[in-house]
Amino acid sequence: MAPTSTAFPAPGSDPAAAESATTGLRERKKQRTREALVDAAHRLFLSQGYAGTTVDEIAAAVDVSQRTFFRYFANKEEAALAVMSDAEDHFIELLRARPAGEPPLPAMREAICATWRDFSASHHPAGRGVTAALELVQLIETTPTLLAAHLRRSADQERRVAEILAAREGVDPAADLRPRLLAAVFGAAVRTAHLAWTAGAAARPAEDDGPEGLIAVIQHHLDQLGPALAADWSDTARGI
Amino acid sequence: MAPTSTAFPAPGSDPAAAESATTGLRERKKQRTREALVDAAHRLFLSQGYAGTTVDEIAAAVDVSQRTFFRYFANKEEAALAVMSDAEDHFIELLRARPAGEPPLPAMREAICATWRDFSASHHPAGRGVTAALELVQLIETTPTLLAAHLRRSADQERRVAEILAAREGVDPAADLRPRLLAAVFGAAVRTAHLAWTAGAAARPAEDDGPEGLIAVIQHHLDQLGPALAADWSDTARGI
DNA sequence: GAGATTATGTCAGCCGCTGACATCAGGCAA
DNA sequence: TTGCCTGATGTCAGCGGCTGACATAATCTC
Repeated sequence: MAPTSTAFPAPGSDPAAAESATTGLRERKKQRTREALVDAAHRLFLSQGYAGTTVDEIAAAVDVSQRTFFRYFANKEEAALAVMSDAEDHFIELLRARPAGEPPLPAMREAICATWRDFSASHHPAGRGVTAALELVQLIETTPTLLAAHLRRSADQERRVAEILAAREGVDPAADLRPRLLAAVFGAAVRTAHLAWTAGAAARPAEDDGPEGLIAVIQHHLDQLGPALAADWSDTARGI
Repeated sequence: MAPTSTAFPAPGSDPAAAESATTGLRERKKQRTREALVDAAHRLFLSQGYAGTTVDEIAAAVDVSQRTFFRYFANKEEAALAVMSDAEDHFIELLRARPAGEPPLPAMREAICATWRDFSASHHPAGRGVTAALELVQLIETTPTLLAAHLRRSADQERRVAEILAAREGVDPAADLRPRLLAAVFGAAVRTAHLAWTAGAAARPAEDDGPEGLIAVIQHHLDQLGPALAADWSDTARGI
């Protein structure tokens, strides 16, 4: 079984049609099973909790054996984090597509915002995507096992990002610390933004106003990176 | 069974004597068992790998039942990360002790360097501490499960650090993003430094020259935080 | 339609981890 | 010293995540 193809489609395209044209029945079936498993897992995790859901339950919900589940996902976490994983792949693609002259941090900033915009537009119509993302991020942050797995994935992601940055800027990734550092710092800022977003979500109205709320939070965090590193934390030094 | 007391002692003090004076036989025995388990785990993990070592083996090496192991550690990872955990607690103490007027980033810088100096001075004589630390960090970085658990612990650590920073600087931790951001960025930089250190260790002579090598790597990474965030990555802009 | 591929089901089994209960050792007071 | 009380340990049974091996059934290729 080949590894699943990456990311979600660009908005406007029809993924199902494009897929069935290029691939056979076997591949389509596999894709459907995989999506069904992710869906069932997501639903069960949210209603019963992550630890309270057994792999057997997920498999049974899709009418598939437990062994089959583990042929699609290396472990229980992978099923929960599949959507995040797609988003990360999509971010990489968008970052690679940024214009060459753009400085590194702005390039990443644009890529992350576009990632969330594309995310909420695809897969789930009518903005359901952002609500689903919120639920998922909250699930991750409140489940130690999932948080651990997610952070480990993020570390891999940062390695990929560092390589792209080094190539973009034409520096030696072995000698120059800046690519790895910026990738790590960016990852830290985005994760902190996710935390703030999920924490604030309880206070906000429950309606889904698209990805702009989350994007604003991320932008705000990136803006505060400089002030946070500054020696002077008096309010006059902060960009308020 | 009460949670184990924190951190390693200040250099110069005699922990065993101080302990036996204040606590009874029961407590001392528990402490010895715990240390023996950590030691055995460390040794077995390094020789057979983490996944290749069962909890039964560790327990058997200390002549203790598997059930007892799980009364000391919530899971297998915790035994592997116990030393790191002590170091993190010690860092928190040192950060709390930094003078009030000091800016946040320098305070953290001094605290992390002192943490490693104290670490190599205590527990393991003649610099064995740093070699042990190197082996441990390498084990963590090369073992996905351990890396995940370690990163999760780091996230907790960052929350604690953010609270201390907010209190030090007298800002509102709920409204001001800087404490959480700086804690996260600092954590990211230190982890990146650890990675670079372990990667470079293969090329360096195997002799243990104390913690100064690692400390220099960390300092260098902290120095490069500003340049990494800068828009201009030309070498003239970098602080070489 | 026959044969090669590949996904799936079944089964057995290891290992991490936990609750329940019995047992034993250290702490404490009479 | 004796004897009770608290708490650490051992034993046992059992669940759930995860894997290898093999048989079966579905798709693909010609």
